Amino acid sequence: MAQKPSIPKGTRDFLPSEVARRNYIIGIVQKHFEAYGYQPIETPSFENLDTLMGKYGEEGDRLIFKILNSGEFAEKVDDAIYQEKDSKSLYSQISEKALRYDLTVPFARFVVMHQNELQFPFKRYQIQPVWRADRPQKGRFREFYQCDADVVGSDSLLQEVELVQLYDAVFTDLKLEGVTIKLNNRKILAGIAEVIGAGDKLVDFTVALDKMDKIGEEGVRNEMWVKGIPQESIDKAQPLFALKGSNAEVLEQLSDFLSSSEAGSKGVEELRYITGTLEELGLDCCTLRIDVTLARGLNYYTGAILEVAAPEGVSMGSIGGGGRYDDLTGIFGLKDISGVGVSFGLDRIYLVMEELQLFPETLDRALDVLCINFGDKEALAATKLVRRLRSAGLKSEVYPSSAKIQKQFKYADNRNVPFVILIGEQELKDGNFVVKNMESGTQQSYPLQNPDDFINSL
RNA sequence: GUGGUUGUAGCUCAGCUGGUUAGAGCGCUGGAUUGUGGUUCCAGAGGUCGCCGGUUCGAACCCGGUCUUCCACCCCA
Repeated sequence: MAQKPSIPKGTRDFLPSEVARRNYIIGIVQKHFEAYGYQPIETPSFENLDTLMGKYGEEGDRLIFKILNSGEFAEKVDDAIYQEKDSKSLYSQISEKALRYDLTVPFARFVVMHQNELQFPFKRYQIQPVWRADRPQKGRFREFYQCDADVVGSDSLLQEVELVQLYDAVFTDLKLEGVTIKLNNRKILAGIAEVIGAGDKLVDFTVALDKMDKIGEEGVRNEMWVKGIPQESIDKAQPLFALKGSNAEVLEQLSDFLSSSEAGSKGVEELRYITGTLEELGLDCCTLRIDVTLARGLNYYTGAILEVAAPEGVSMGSIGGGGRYDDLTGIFGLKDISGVGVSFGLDRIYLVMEELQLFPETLDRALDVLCINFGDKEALAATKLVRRLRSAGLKSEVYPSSAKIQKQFKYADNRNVPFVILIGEQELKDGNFVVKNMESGTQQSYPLQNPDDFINSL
C-alpha cells in the first residue's frame, strides 16, 4: 500500500515559480552585501549541542532541534537520570549535536576557530537555512532562511550607520517601500532600569516594555507590577510613555531622563551619533525611528538593537533584526572582539512582497523560446538552431515529440514562453524559420543560416 | 510549552436536525480545428470526505485520539 506522502510540520516544498522569486530576493540581498564589502562564508547545518545551548536564553534552548546520538545511545543513559524524567539532564546523555538556530552564534564560533586566518575587521555575509522547534504560524516556520551580514573586530558606530544604509539599499532595490527600521540601545534600557530603581529586574522590565504596541501603556504597567517591579519604579518610568516628536527630540527627552545613569547616557550618545549621521546621509525608502520599547533580540546584544517592521497595513512580524554584541566571541575564548550585524528574514520578506505584489512578472519566464516539433528531420534543424540561441543566452528548447501542434502551442502558452519557433517542411525547404510572438500573435521569418537578426531583435 | 481553529476532486469551496449512486466553478484530458495557444461549444477522467478508533440499522456530518493548517499566548525572522 502506498502511503500518503507528507512533510514535517513547519516545512515547505518550493515550486519553480517560488524558487525563482526567492532567488530574486536572495540575488538582491547578496548584491548589496557584496557592494558593502561583506564576504560569503558557510557553516555546517548542525553544530555541537554545547556550542548552541545557553546562547539564546531558556526559551531558545527549548526551541533548538536536538539530534539524537547514533548507535545504542539508550544503553549509555544513566539510570538515575532516566528515572528523574528530566528532559534537560537527558539531553547531554542522548544528544551531542543540534541543528543551527541562527547564523550569529555559529559565526562567533567560526571567528574564534579561524581567527588567525581572518583579516580584522572581518565582514562576512551568510545566507543559509536555520531551524527552530517552534509552533508554526503565518510567517513562522520550523525551517527558514536568514540572510546575515556581520562585522567583527570594529567598535566603530559607523558600522551601525552602514548597516542601516544596507537595509535601506536592499529594500529600495526590492521596491519594498514604507519599511520602518526601529532603533534602540541596550544601554538605554539598562539605564532606564537603573534610574527607576529596577536594575535587578532588567529582563522583566524590558520584556514588559516591549509589549507596548500590543497591550498599551496600561497593560505594560500591569505586566510590570505582576512581574514584581515596585509601583514606585513603574511610576518613575512614566515619562517614557509620553516620549514624542522627532528622533532628535526623543533623544533630548531621554537624555534628561537618563542624566544620572552613566550607561544610559552612553546609549543616548551612541544613538545621537547614529541618527545624526544618517540624517545627514539620508535614506531612500526606509524610515528610521527610535523606539525605546524595542527590547527584542537575543540576549547577547549589548549596544544598538535594530528591528525592521513591514510596511503599515501588512500583518507580519519583524522582517529583519540585528544589533551589537560586545562579547559573543568571548564565550568561545576570544576576548575584546566586538561584533555588530543585521539579519534579513527571507521567508517573511517573500510573504510581504507577495502580498503587495512586488515581484516582477518576468520572473515567471523560465523559457524564452520553444521550437515546435514537426518530426525527426525538422526537429534536427530546430535543435541546431536552438544550440545557437542557447549560446546567445536564450533559454530555449525543442518540444521533445511531434505531438499535435495545438498541444505544443498550449504547452508554450502554459509555460509563458514569449516566442515560439516553427520549422516545418515548408520552412526547411525555404531555409527559413518562423518566429511567432505569443503576446502579439504576429509572425516573422528569418533565415535558418543566420538567426542573428532574430536574436538582436530581442 | 498553553488555549483555540482548520482539513471534502489538482485548486477554491458547497454539502440542511446523521439517510441510499458526495456536488459546483476553475483546472486537466479528448473532440469541434490533419501547421498555430490564450475565446467559445461538446464530451470525459478524477474523491479510502486528513488518518485511526467509537456511537448508530446507517457517519463527510456526532464522540475520542492523532496528524496538519491557521490564530492568540510564549518567543521570534
